[in-house]
Amino acid sequence: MLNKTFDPAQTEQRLYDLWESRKAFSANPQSGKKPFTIMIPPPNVTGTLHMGHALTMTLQDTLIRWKRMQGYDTLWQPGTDHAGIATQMVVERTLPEGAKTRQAMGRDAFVERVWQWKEESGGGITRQLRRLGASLDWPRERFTMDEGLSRAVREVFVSLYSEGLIYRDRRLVNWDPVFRSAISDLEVESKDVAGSLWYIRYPVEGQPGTTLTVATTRPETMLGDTAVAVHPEDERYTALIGQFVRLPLTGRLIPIVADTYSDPEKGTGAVKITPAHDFNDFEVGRRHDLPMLSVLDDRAHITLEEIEGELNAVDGLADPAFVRGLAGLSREEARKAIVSHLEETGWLEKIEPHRHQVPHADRGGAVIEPRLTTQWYCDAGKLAGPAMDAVTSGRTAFVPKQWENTFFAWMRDIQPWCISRQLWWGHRIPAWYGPDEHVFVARDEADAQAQAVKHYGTTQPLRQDEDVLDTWFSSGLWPFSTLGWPDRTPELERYYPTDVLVTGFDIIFFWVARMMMMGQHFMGDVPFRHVFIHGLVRDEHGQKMSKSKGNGIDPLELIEEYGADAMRFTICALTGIGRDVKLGRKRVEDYRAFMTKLWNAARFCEMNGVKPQAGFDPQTVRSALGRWILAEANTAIAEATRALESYRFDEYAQSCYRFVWNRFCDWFLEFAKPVFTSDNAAEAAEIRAVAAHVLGTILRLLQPVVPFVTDTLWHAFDFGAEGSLIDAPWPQPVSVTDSAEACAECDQMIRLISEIRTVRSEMNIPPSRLVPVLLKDASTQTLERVQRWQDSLCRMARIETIGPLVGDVPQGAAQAVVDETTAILPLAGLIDLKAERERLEKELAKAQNEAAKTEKKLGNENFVSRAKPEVVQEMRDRLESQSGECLRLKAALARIG
RNA sequence: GGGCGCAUAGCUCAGCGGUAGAGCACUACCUUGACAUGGUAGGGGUCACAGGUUCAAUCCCUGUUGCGCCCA
Repeated sequence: MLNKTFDPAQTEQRLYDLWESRKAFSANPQSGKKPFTIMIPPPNVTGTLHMGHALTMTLQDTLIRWKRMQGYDTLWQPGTDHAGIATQMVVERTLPEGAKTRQAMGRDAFVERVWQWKEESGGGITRQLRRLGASLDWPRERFTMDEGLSRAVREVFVSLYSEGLIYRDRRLVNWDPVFRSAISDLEVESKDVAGSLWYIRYPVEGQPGTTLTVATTRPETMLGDTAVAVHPEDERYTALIGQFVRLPLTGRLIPIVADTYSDPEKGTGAVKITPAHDFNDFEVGRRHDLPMLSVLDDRAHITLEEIEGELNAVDGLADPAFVRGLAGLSREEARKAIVSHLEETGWLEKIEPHRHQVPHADRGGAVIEPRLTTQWYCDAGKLAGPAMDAVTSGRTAFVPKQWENTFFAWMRDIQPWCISRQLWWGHRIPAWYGPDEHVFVARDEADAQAQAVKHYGTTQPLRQDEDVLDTWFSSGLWPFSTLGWPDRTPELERYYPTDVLVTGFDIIFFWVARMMMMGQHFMGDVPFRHVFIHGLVRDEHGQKMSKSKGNGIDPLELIEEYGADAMRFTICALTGIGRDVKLGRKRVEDYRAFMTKLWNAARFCEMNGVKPQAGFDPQTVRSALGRWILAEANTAIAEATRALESYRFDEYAQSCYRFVWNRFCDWFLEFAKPVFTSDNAAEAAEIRAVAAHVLGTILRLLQPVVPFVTDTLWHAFDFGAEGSLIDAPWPQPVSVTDSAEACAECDQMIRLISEIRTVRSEMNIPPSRLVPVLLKDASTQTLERVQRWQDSLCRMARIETIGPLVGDVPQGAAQAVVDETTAILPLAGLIDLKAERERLEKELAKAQNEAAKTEKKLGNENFVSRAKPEVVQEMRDRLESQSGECLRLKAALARIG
């Protein structure tokens, strides 16, 4: 006997352990089945499960469980990535108070420490994914720093280097002065900040008294100015082009150049150029062959190293002592000092408040400093072509298609990808330098040595590059490195290309694009055929969930409170195409009611002796009720399958919900009640068998999204052993004899009951009051049906007796029109005739209004001649039934008088 | 500034060239043989606005307004 309610807490852990121990999630390369593969977007090894994970993993699990039931050899590849910066930060924070810094520990000891941390505390998220019910193939779990994946990284690096697609270059990078590392353009977020525009006069050389005023948001960088740019067509400055100004503070002589970068509308139209500290200025510097002087060090403190030699003393303009005093000051301190000094010396013209964009690091939030450094770059432009072709040709398709534009837009002007990071945690760059800085890129040190010997003719000491690779460099290889590449493993042969990648749009550039570039280049084929892009999880008001707002919901809390199934179903139900998911506790609570409903329906079945029947053949079912619910189940199967095929998780959930609640529970089980207790043993047995069959269908339909409750019921009904539903076949429509006729019959009975219920309710007849129902003008067919269904009709519409009207219509009766017949409820004295008249008048008005619309359409010559014939016919049929209804309503009204 | 998306019931959202839908919320009634985490019935919409295409527009096209996101 099933408990009164389903208890997720008692079930989930045990069932999950059972699945896992039985290897129910395992792919089997030896099986003869067709493979179906999803690569998990590897969560950060330091991460904990948040709603975003819950969303994406629920969708992936639903797909993989569905495909598994469809008979595919499914591989859902699990794993985590090493998250260079994040992990290094986390571990640095665990270093003993005050005692040690990473630098004091030394690189080897620190990396050792990170590994130790990873073993002890890392990957907590994989335990949390189990709580969610995620059916990942755990024995195949990978980590981007595994030996195998690291080997893939080295292989790719060496290979791209030898093809000239990886190279070193000295150019501006986004520099995080707190981490003291280069970071990706994508990890930089521009923030609108209230700042100032400082107007500074630069005296024009050789024209005493003439100054050129530049406007700048960053006066401290003027130490590194190497030009002033004006627009070539800006008449105010035409005469000055080619002249020089003398830079205040340093006394350096710098040219006035003409460059369209300068915007005449902005500030004074003259802009100072600091090529080593601004991306736009860098380009101007390149165009005009300007020196590039860095004046900020790796912590964004003033350094005079590159300008020390050219400090001039110019009376009233430049004071080397002042400038030397700036050394070591932070950007902010230096700015203050410089501004106040310029003010004192009179070179500051004015200050205007000014809003502008300031780059900040996504992680950590530091103000980013563009910095001139030598880094390793990957020629993403070259790799982008084949990746774009794959999408153009449809070998990889985005769902929704919309996102392909986003992908193309970014790929078209992709920048060289800076892949080196000044961190210790990550894949160390496989490049070694000889005493003369000659670089040897190799798979390992021995190979580098061999190259060096060949190059130098003697053995020379080599030094490995200190930097590590961007984490995304290794994530980009994920779809094939996890399968064993560069070895040609059976897994690689079988599971690559994978079938679908499921992720959020925020990661298209970071990861999807990179996997596509790497996959095309190294595997010669796309990494996945579909990319399903889902929305973001937001709170119930549509606000982005964030720690600072405190509006985040912990999925583990939801699971504890409502069960994993309820949360998973809610996620599916809310995942429409191209929409964010607004999720609050209330929504989960609402859908938990559905879990309870399913449980109780099953419990009712159990109480009524419903058991799976071996050899049950749906085609032998005779009762209209049985054939109808089988036909409805067919519809639900078709809808659910179509929905999943097109990634319509909302429609999948809705189809199941509607079928279970509004068909199976509301009507089928209610109609079955009198059958179960009747003396017609044959019919009762048939309905029990049908109920069992349909319940089995329901459990299988729902398994992908709510695996725990469905398996529990599957086992309880002895459809199979505990934990076995996961491998049951996905339901197929069954053949139903004369389903149209059965559906018409049931549909009519449902409408009859609904109509009578409406009349009763509107006439305020209490449910306790059973009423006789007389059918006027009923066809033989209707009367036969009513006869057969009379137990259900009486029960469900609170009817005393039901049969044909003989003789005259009784006075003061309530009436309901259903098809050709009018149901008469003789309730003289009980009902308010005025109210009944008003009710009927309202219905008639509605019916007449509808009929008039149809009539008007049919009266339109153009419609009849130009519309599709079947539409015209449909309108004629509609008009006929509408006119009939009007007539009967009029007649009913006439009887009231 | 460029690009994209959205606008349908009080709320969250489906839908779609041919009779406007669901869930929740709301109102009334009901402890009827699984379920009050329930049942029954009901109210509630110029489908943002203005044009256009069409026999027919919530749906297609153009523009406007408002909101959101991405890029610069």
